[in-house]
Amino acid sequence: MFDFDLNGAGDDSGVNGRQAKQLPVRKLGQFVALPAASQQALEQSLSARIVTVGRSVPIIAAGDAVNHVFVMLEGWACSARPAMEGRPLIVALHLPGDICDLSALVRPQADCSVIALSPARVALLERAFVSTLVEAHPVCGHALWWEAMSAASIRGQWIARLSLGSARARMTDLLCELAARLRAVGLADDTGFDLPISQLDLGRSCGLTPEHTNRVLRKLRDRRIISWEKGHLAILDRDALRAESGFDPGYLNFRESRAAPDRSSAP
Amino acid sequence: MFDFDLNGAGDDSGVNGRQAKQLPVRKLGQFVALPAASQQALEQSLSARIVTVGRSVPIIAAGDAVNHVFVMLEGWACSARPAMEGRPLIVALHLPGDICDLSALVRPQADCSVIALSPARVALLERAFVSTLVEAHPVCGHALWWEAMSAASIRGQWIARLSLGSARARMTDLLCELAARLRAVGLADDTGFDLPISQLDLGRSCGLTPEHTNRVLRKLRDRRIISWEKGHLAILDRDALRAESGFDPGYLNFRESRAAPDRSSAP
DNA sequence: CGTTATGTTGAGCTCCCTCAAGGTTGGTGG
DNA sequence: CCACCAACCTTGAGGGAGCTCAACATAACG
Repeated sequence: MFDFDLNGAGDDSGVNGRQAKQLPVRKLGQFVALPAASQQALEQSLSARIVTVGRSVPIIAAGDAVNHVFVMLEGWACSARPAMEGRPLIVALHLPGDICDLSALVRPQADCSVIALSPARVALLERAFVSTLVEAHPVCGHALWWEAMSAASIRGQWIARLSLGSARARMTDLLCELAARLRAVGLADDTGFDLPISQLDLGRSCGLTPEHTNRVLRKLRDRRIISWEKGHLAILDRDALRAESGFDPGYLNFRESRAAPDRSSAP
Repeated sequence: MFDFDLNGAGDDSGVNGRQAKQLPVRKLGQFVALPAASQQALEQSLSARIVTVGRSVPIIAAGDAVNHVFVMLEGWACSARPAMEGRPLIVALHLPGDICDLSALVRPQADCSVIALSPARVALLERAFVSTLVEAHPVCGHALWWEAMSAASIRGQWIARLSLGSARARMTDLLCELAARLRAVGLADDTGFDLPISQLDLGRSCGLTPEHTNRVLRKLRDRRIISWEKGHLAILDRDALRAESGFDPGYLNFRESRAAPDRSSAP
């Protein structure tokens, strides 16, 4: 059925098998307070089926029949829409702890391809399984709404990012978003984070050509704002990075970034 | 509380007051089969509070506390994100029948402003009211998931639209999307639809400056692909319009653009 | 150790933005 | 009813950011 390796149920292989399964729990815990029992149920349900995929492997192809959602445990993936010309367009990045495509819960076929951008481990959650979980733990259903709305909010920011601004602003804004999202699951700190995808895919995520992506990044490195070696992005000047983009983490709606409500006014 | 006119409960004023309330019902019916009883309950709940707003009036400001969702009955609105420089960026267009921002169901404060782009009539649905409705009619809860996933899918297309393509492709793709969405609620046919917003806002919705928007639209008119007068957009050459953009309505997931209906269960 | 994908750098060009200046429309108040 | 104003629409000229094409360097990978 799958063109990638399928490990047995309850697989705890890979680096930190146990820990990886706590990432989604930790992330949903950013939205709603999850009782220990619900956390445990959630974590257990992630063990049912776990798959390992290599880089560039399509996890779902657009149009495929799907009856499960994917939860990222390790590695990065993207949602991509087929384009008229050239490679598919990236419309979302999925980081460890993210649920890939909640639409699979209601929609019989995928509207996006999901492709691994690095080697990845992914948990499969059957639709019926989710229903059972939510029935037993209604707070999980609430958490899933949060997850869905958070993803929608992120897509909103992607639209805003692409609508306006220079290539430099787009790139720095995206890097700030990634740092904030990874921080929420404990995979980033002020000094940086692991960035296991290619420059090419990072550029595609903010609508830039590979060549220009390179130029933009090189300038950021020359100015000692970031460095990027061996799959690790170091943030050398966090303030400068934010200043370039005007990044405001409010839209991510994590607890730590929901401090004071701002009262910005409309036109 | 509101800086716009608030009509009494059960208001049936405006043009076709009754018919307008059927638009959301008709739209949700595109996703799941709604029993007559659920349809009626839904339509009734839309009558609780109805407000009328003028063009450019902010319905919600980003950061506002919200405990209700808005349902468009007449007129158009947009979700906008504050930008560093210049006017806010449009991240979504809300057409009659749409639910403005489902995130209000879980999130205590709005992450986007919602602004009327034309005179509009909007129904307010209290969060508690929605809970009651969903409890009594679980299929409505399912329909809301569909609505949320449809909105997310549309945002995906917006990202793809902005990522690639010429200004002409962006504009024609957006026009195709609007036609398809309006058609789903019976407000468009092959000949065109009412387009009550300004050229400026239409351009902002696909990341173009007002001047260039004008040039793109003029070219489309010169080539007899569209005409746009008095708030009505006429589609003169539907095939050409689609060919420019490579539009594929699949992502909208309406029944008519889908192969087989499904009977999936909601979380 | 070849092969392929990715990273890097350069030159030229194009599409779209910027700035600028009318023209048109709709609404408001005298 | 008309003058006035504020949006919006329209059109032009010029410049620059980023795309395209092309070549090579480097790293990943069997």
